[in-house]
Amino acid sequence: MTTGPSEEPAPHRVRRDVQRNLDTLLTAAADVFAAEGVDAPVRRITEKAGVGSGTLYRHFPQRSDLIVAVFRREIDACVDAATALSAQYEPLEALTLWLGCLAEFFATKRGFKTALHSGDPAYENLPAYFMERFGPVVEGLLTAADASGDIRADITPYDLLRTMANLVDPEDSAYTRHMITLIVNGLRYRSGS
Amino acid sequence: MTTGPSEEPAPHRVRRDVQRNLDTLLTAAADVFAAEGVDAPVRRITEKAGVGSGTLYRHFPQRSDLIVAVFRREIDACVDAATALSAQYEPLEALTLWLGCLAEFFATKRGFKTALHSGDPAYENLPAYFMERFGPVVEGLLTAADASGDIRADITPYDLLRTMANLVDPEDSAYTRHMITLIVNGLRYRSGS
Amino acid sequence: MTTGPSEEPAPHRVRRDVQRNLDTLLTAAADVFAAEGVDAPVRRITEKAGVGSGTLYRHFPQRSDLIVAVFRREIDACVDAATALSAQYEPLEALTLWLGCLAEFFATKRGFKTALHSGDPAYENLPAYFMERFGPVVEGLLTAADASGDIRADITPYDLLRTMANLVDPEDSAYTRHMITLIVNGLRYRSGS
Amino acid sequence: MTTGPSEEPAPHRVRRDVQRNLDTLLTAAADVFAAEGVDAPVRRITEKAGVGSGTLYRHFPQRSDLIVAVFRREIDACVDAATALSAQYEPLEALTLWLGCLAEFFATKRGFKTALHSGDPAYENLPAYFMERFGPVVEGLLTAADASGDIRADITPYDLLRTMANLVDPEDSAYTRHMITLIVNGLRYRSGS
DNA sequence: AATGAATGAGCGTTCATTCAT
DNA sequence: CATGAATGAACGCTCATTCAT
Repeated sequence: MTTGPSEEPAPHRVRRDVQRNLDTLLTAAADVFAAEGVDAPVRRITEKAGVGSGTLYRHFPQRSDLIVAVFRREIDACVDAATALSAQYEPLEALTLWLGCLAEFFATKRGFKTALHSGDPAYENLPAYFMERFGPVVEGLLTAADASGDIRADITPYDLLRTMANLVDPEDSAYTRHMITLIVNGLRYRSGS
Repeated sequence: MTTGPSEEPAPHRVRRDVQRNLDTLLTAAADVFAAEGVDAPVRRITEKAGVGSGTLYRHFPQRSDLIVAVFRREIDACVDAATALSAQYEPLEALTLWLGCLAEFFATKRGFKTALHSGDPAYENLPAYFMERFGPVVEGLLTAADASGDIRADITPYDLLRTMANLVDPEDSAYTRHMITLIVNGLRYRSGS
Repeated sequence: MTTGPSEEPAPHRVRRDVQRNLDTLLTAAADVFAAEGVDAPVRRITEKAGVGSGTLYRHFPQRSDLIVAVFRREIDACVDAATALSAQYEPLEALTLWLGCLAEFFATKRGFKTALHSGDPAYENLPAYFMERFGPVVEGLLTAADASGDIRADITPYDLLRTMANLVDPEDSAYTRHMITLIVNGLRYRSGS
Repeated sequence: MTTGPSEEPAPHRVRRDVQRNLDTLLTAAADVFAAEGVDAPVRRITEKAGVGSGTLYRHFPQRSDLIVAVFRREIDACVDAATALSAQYEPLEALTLWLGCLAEFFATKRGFKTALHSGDPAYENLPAYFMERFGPVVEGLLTAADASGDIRADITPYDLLRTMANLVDPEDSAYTRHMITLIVNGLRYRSGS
């Protein structure tokens, strides 16, 4: 029996099964939140994730911790998508497609705006995180499309984000897509003036 | 069994009492729903109305019955407001003011859209009622404003209603008013082209 | 159909079934507290009483409310017993028998002293109630026995109550009875000095 | 398979580590039990001991095993104290001081009496151990004090132990001390009769 | 027809205990 | 052997709904 360094357990590395559980939980929670809202019973989430309720509470002692984690995860995913889209598509196409991602984000976050306005201090960092992450992304996409001459980027990232938040109809993605087209066209038409 | 007037009140008198209870309940429910959402405890409503919970369940055997009744009542009130506004104001002004009423309706009916899409058969008639009642109103207001030359009514009532439903921000009435102005202006500008 | 005053329901009189439920609950709670202590599961009490848990919470919103009610009820019963014993027995006999009642009270109130010292404001009136009710009873019994020449009452009610509280062995009533005899004898012996 | 000293630690070394863990756990458990009672969460103990919960359950498969171990350990400590006190003090002083130790034992073992009478078979050997260990100690202290002429030892060890168990007030050590003095004086006064 | 007491399912949460690492 | 993540039964409590009065 030889004892090499590889046999020593790395105590501070996150155990792989733990990380898997965490991922499963976040995915399940995101699904349940999208389907039933953030007030859905905890049991629904744990059942979907196939874990005991204690596991959820170990990772997210407060319900708001879970909600925040889900939101951040989806915000991050949406941000990452922008990079991928920018690499694959022309600037205007990338912008349009990414607005579709953003619409998806809003459509599945029925409780997002309510949570933000709940006054619960657990959510107080969320709006800032939202703008910190999405602001530069929108800025980048607009600037790129402007540089390519496709649009005139005369809208602030903040205004574009807010407009998107308010036009999305979670029950009618066709409508939402139509509205996105309208907005992009609005930016494009102005580019010729 | 002798029946004297004092012992057996006239039937229409009884019905008036019942009607008063019903009104009180609907008003109380509307207030509570606006303040706490449609998931508020029943007890809150009965307390506000000053009746026992049995009375509520006599009139509305299912919770959804109460919710539907409140929604219909407020839809009706909103419809009635249109008539009053049309009588008092110029067509364009009437349209603008009425869109304000409609925004108020959406803002205080946080659970309305959720109820519509819940899939619960209890709510299946609600969308139809919504369009039956609001469709002609919007049609009338648009037509009148078009006839007066103030706008070109090139939007369907359905699209205008849906747009209103999606743009309302219950937490920010200033934003909502701003958006209403934008829409009306959009219709107006086109009228000159 | 004649309507006399006897047919009018008395709205402010406690309904009989309600009172019965309350009694059942208090009795069940007293039994459970005696057997398992005041930290016993609520369910145990409601099962024993044959009522739903909501009924318990309606009458005793806080657990401490139930505990206090049980204690007061048993204090009252113990106080009432003194009157009955004084009427039936000679003073010294009445005193001895009543100390037996008191011992029973302490024996079945395992959580009593703990509750008193818990610092929970819900219990802050309990010690005062205890002394208010028991103080005069002990005083009366001692005075009567002193007046009859059976004992010399040279112990304060407070001291006698405290001694009783501390000598009771809930698991061994024979021992407790023996100790009561010792105390009474102690008072008696002195009466001859 | 080669066995070098560095790869296979000497067995008694391992056992020393284990023993240290066991001591740490017992000490932590005793502290927690004294502060929060024997129903305190296991987690509190493992945190205080700085070990994982698995370690606790390896040594004490049942919760009652831990409780019993703590009780036995403290009984043993109390027994050992008697030896030390007898060596240092005159018999009567030693007895009085040791009764103080015993009172301390009862005061910090709030769950002890409950455990003894719980009917749980896990605790069935505890009363016997209690008497086996404490009986001779009390016997010895009483005999020594009797031999020195300080008291007349006309109380059985059993009765003295039971009296101590019942008079201790964990919330009022002054009262407890007072009662100990009374008892010892009681034994002393009789010595002159 | 009105009242409000009672029911009991269902939720959030804790924590003793097990078991993969 | 030690760790601490995971389990899941059990509890306190709420509240929609029913039903005796």
